[in-house]
Parts: sequence; structure tokens; C-alpha cells
Amino acid sequence: MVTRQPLPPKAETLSTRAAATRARILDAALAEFAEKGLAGARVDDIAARAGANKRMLYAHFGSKEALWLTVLEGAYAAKRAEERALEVEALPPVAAMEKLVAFNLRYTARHPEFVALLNQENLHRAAYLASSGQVKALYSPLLEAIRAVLARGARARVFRRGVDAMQLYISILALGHFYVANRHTLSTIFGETLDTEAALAARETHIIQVVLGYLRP
Amino acid sequence: MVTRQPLPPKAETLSTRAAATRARILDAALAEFAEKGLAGARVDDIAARAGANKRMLYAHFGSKEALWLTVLEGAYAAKRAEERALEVEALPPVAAMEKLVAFNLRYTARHPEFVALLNQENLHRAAYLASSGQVKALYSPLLEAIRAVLARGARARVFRRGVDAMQLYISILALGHFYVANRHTLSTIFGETLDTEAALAARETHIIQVVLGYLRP
Amino acid sequence: MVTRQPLPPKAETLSTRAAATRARILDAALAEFAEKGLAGARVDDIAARAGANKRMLYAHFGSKEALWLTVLEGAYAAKRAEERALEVEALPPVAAMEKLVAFNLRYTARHPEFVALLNQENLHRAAYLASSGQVKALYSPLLEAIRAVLARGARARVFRRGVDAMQLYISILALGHFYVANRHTLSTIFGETLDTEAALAARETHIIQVVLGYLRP
Amino acid sequence: MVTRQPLPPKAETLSTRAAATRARILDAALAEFAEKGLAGARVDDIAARAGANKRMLYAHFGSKEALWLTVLEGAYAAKRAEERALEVEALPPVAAMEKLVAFNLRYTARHPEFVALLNQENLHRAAYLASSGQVKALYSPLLEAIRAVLARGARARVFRRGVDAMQLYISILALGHFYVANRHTLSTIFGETLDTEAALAARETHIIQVVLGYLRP
DNA sequence: TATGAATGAGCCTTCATTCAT
DNA sequence: AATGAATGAAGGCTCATTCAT
Repeated sequence: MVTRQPLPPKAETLSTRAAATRARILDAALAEFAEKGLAGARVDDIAARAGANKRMLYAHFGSKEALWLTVLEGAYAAKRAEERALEVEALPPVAAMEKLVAFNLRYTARHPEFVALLNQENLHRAAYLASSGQVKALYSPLLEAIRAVLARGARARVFRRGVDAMQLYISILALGHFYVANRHTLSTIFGETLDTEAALAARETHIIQVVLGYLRP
Repeated sequence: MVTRQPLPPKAETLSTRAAATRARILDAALAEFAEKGLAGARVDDIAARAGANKRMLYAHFGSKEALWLTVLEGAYAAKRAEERALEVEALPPVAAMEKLVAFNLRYTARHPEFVALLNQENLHRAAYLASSGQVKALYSPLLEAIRAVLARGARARVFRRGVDAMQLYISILALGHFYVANRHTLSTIFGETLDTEAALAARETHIIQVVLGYLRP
Repeated sequence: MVTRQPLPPKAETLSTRAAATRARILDAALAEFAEKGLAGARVDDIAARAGANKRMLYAHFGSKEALWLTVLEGAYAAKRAEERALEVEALPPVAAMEKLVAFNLRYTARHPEFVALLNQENLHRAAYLASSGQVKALYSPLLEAIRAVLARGARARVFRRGVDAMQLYISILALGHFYVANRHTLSTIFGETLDTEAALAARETHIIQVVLGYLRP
Repeated sequence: MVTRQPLPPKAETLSTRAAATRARILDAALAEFAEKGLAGARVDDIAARAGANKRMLYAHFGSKEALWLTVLEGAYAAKRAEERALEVEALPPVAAMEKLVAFNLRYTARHPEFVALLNQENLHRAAYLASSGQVKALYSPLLEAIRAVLARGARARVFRRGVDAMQLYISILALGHFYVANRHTLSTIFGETLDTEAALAARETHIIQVVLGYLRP
């Protein structure tokens, strides 16, 4: 007679469960890191948010800092994925630039965690990111795409010549990112709330004008 | 006849010593906070850097967080003091803008601690700054000055009309600040060193072009 | 020509001032120790209450613990002084006992600091008091006086014979002191406020009945 | 046929271990608090006495003060449990009173920690106990029992009438508790050792005489 | 005598991490 | 894979005491 086995833990089942735990921990870590920074984040709180045991965090990621890096890479990848989906290469030059500028503001506004992660990582002089090697590959194609757009615009005489693609991209990032990253101190300093949709729309209009105004031949 | 010396100014002497200790602690705290953030900074390390007893830190400032706020206010005040000294209101419009843009980049590059403080404070949603009330007063006059420059420029037909002073100033801050704040992650991503004087000069040229290009009528 | 000396600090003046400072420190220490105990009391707070410099506390008393002992001795001496002034030896036996019982309750109620000091000192197993040698001398005459009253009462057949004076005095202390010392926990436990004058009067009636009821032949 | 064992009761096992740690901490805390009071007690020492990690103290009790309250409640509950086991309601009136008086002296003598805790808690004006709400419920039944004994005694004409149960119980507590609580200062003052069994027996005889002498009709 | 500044040890509490099951 | 208990090393803060004037 066969002894009835208690539900055999199928490999698939287990790995599915494990993957779910892993994903929950990552989400929780993203939120916690974004709120409190690397030093301020608490491993206990991450585990609690994830509804997981603290030990699992170590089983999956090894350490708080390794978890930080994984979260950081994920954030970069997610942003680049959306940015790539814009397919600016396929648009007319002016529309392409408008889209790129607006996207960078709106994405940042939608993902303040991203901003928080970057700030922290810069505080650490990109120490964790440097050990990644994975992020750099994400940005080469983008610069190529921007160069192409600039060239098309110049040929069509809607853009000035001699624009450095990297400098421009940094400026585009800056005009959107800085606003969102510093919205709290800026709101305090200027006594205006910069978080509303109206304020964001005003900012969008302004920075599109700045970039396109600059690019005019 | 002997001139009797008045009682030596003990109070002043003492407070001079105390003031020196206080100043050393502030300097040390600025460095420590900039390097490690609020949560990452260590009170022991601040005291050690200052060559002071930890207890004095509490005697003078009450808590780590109160010290943070004092440091933050000091950083804002220092920057605004230099910025005010530019006296942009006294310059021709284009020169004024050029100077403001260049100053903001250069100051930020010279004072990466300022950047680090701001990032941290934004992570805390400006909670400490909000309780200050002292910083806001620093920026009203600046906006007035920028408005005046913009108006003069528009009248002289070297600037476009309808430019929002606050938006423009935020953009000026952004173009310089973001570059410096994110120089580590940007260097990693783009595989170029952005810390050199040459890179900084190139950035200066670019952002002046962006702002003045945009302002063209 | 004679150089005019600045006000010569007369010995008398100085010692008067010093004595005043010393007295203020003692008062402050009594209050602080009574409120927070020996371990809980803060030297800074004592100095602040006394309006004196902390250094003076050390100049006058040497250490926190020495100050504690001085305060303790003073408290005992003050109580014994009032108790002696009752002159129970001069009263009829029953009236004498009534007076002694009532006094011990009322004094304790008027001087909760005394209670607090005793509790603390017992916590330390009378370590400080033992090093005093001054307090013991205060109580020998009292026991003698009680013995005399008991003898007179027995002879007059209003008191039972064979009563131990020390046990009785401890009981008299207990019946008053315990009530006051534990009024907070007792109030909590029994849900009644024991601090009012009415409650105190009821207690007084009760304990006089207990002692005199017991002493009945 | 093999009896399949149900899953080993992990939860229970674990909680058993945890409960043991918790109990060791409580014991250690009782000793430490009794010796040094709340302010004087050292969390490190409690953990060391318990053979536990300091962190566990916080995991189980949250704070030093919460631990204090738990210890205090436990001490009250332990005493009341023994007192309840006397079943004075089942005894003849005089025997009941004798037993209650003797028990309170002997329990206090056997548990000087209880005395120390009470003293401290009164120093804090019962602040912790007040937040408990658990202790009060322990004493209502006792007062009822005493009232019943007094009524029986009065009916049997062995006790006087009109005795207040609460006052009497406080007196019973006082006569035993004060002696033990103040044994160190009293020994010092009267130059006799009050800690010996002989001294305790003498005290027991005396206070039984006091209470029963008072209760005589 | 009196003062304000300074000190170093130590306190309560918290943290990232690991063990035992 | 998952859990709850446990750990040791700090971390922020406070204290009694002393120095320099």
C-alpha cells in the first residue's frame, strides 16, 4: 500500500512562490529605499512591507546593499524601457524633442522613487552603480537616437547645428528631474505648491519652450 | 596715574571660545552630512572631526536633527550671499543672465556639499526646512531682481516676452545643479569623466547657450 | 597716593553669601531628590532650581552622594526637632499617645519629601545613613520618653502592661507613614483619593483608635 | 502500522523557548529593579543576569518602562495569589485576622523586592500602575472578604463594630510592610538588627496583638 | 566665590545579520 | 523555502564631574 505523501512540493510551485516572494521584497525595498534612503531604510520594515520573513531577504539578495543595487538597476531599466518605447527615431525632429522632454518630466513625476534612488546613489558617488556594468549599456542606443534626430532637424533647418547630444540629454533630464527632485524645497522656498497637475503642466510648457527655443537655428 | 583696566571682558572671551567650538562643529557637521546624509552621518564622527566633545554638540544644538537644520540654513544663506553679491540688477540683461547661469553652475561645482544637503532634505520632503521660515525670505528679492532683468531685456528687444521668472530660475538651477549632483551616476552611465575643469567649462558653454538661446525673442 | 582698592571682599559678606548659596542648594536638592530619588535626580536640575552654578554644588558638598546624605540628615533632624517639641513627657498618658500618633501622620503628610527620602535610603539599605552616626543619637531620648509614658499609663491602669516601646513606636510610624508613602498606589488600587484632608482626618481617627484600642488594659 | 506523527508543534516549541527567555528576563528585571530602583536599574545588567541578549528585552517588552510595569503587575498578582489562597473567609474571625496579619508580615519579609518595587512606584506617584488597570481588580474581592470577616466577628461579639475594612487592611499592610521596608534605616537608628528570625517573630507577636487588641469590642 | 565650557564614561535603544528549526 | 528567536556592534543622547577663567 502506498503511503500517501503530503502534497509534493512541485519544483514549479516552489519556484513560483519563491519568485513571488522575491518580487514582493523588491517592491517593498523600492518603496522603503525611496522614502528613507539607503542608510535610513530598515531591513525589518522592508520585510514587513513585503509580508515576508527577514531571512528571505538575505536568502534572495545577500545583504541590504546588494538589495539596493538590484532595486537601482531595476529602476533604471524600467525607465529606459518606457523611454525606448517612445521610438523618437520615428518622429519628426521637433515632435521627437517635445516628446522626449515631456516624457522625462512626466516619468519623473510619476516615479518619485526613481528620483530618490538617484539622489541617494549620487550621495554614494555612484559606488553601487559602478559595480553594476549593466546600466551603461542602456544609454548608448539612446544617445545614438538623439544624434540622429538632431541631424535630421539640422538638415531640415529646424534645429541649430553643433548641438552636443549628451549635453542636451543631460539638460533635458535636468529640466524635468531637478524640478521633481527638489519640489519640496522649492515649494518651501517659493511658497508655491509645485506638486499639482496644473503646476506640472506649466512646467512642461516651460521646459519644452526652453529646449525648442534653444534648438531654433 | 595708573589707568585702571576695566574688568577683562570675560563674557566675551568665553563666548569667543564657545563660538569657536560651535563653528568647528558646524563645519564638521557640514562635511559629515554632505558625505553621508542625515541618517548616515554619525554624531561621534562629527564631534571627532570638530575636535570637540560630543556633549558640546548637544549643548550647542540640542540634537542631530537641529544641527542638520542649522547646517542647512547656513548653506542656503552662504549661497544666497554670494549670489546677491553678483548684483545682476546692475548688469545689462544678457550679461546678467550669463553671469547668473555661470555662477549657479560654478557655485554648485565648488560646493558639492550644498547639493548633497539639498538632495537629503528633499528626501525628507523638506521637513526640516519647512520648520525654518528663515530661508524663504532669502529668495523673494532674487525673484524680483530676475523679473527686473527680464523686463529690461524685453524692452531692449534682446529677450522674448512672457517669461516666468520662477520657472526660469528653477531651470537655471536645474541646468547647473543636476549636472553636479548627478556627476557620478552620469559619468558611470555615459562613460565620461564629468568632474574635470574642461568638462565643466563645456557644460558652462552649453547651458549659457541653452538659456540665452531660449530667451532670444 | 593710595590706589583705591576695589571693594574688599569682607570675610563676613562672602561667607553670608556662601551660606545662602549653600542653603538654596540644599532646598533644591531636597525637592529634586524627593521627586526623583537619588539615581533619578539630576545635578544640573538641582543647580538650576537653586539658581546656582553647578560648580558650587561640588564646592560645598563634594559629590551628589554627599549632598544626598546632608539632605537626609537634615530631614531626620527637622522631624525629630518638631517631635521633641511635642513634649509628650509632660502630657497625661492617653493624650500623649494621641498626640504622638496624630503628629506622625500629620508630619508625614506635610512632608512627603521625608517619605520619599526614606524610601530611597531603604532601597540603598541605609548605606548613606549608616555612615552618618548623627541620626542615631536623635532617637534614644525619644524611646526613653515613650517608655516613661507607657509606665505612667500602666500605673494609672489606662494602658496594658508589657508593651515594647520600640515596637510601639515603629507601629505608630508605620500607621502614619505607610499611608502617606503609599497613597498613590493605594489610591490606584482602592479607587479612592487618599490625599484629601477628609481622607487624612479619617485616617487620623482610625489610627488613634488602633493604637489606643490596642493599649487598653 | 506506523502512527504518523503530526507536524512537530514548531510554533509551540518556539514559543516555549521564547517564553523561557521572557521569564528569565522578568526574573532578572525583578531582582535588578528591586535592588536599584527604576532609574538606577541598568538594562545591560538585566540582560546579563537573564543570560539573554539585550535586544530580546526590547523584543519582548518594548522598553525599560514597559518592563517595569510588567514586573510590577506580576509582583502584585503573585502576592494576591498567595493571599487569596489563605481563604480567610473560611476561618473563624479571630483566626482569620491573625492569619492575615501574619501573612502580610511574612510575605513582605520573604519578598523584600515587592517592598522595593512599591516604594519606587510611589516615588513615581503610581504613574505606571495607573496605566495598568489590571491590579485594581485584584483587591475588590479582598475587601469583600475582610468585610465578611468583620461582620462575622461583630455578630459573634469578638470584634468591635464600625470598623472600616479598607482602613483596617491598610493598617495591616502598614504594620508589616513598614517594618520590612524600613528595616535598614530602623536598624541603624535603633541600633538593633531587625532582620533576624527572632526579631521577625517578635514583630509578628506585636502586630497581632495590636490588631486584635484594637478589634476587641 | 562664582561661572560657562568641556569631558569621558555610560545609558537606553536600534540595527543588520545569523542561528536553529 | 520559510520562520521566529537571537546576537553583537554601534547609535544618539545624557550624566556626574572638572577645567579655565
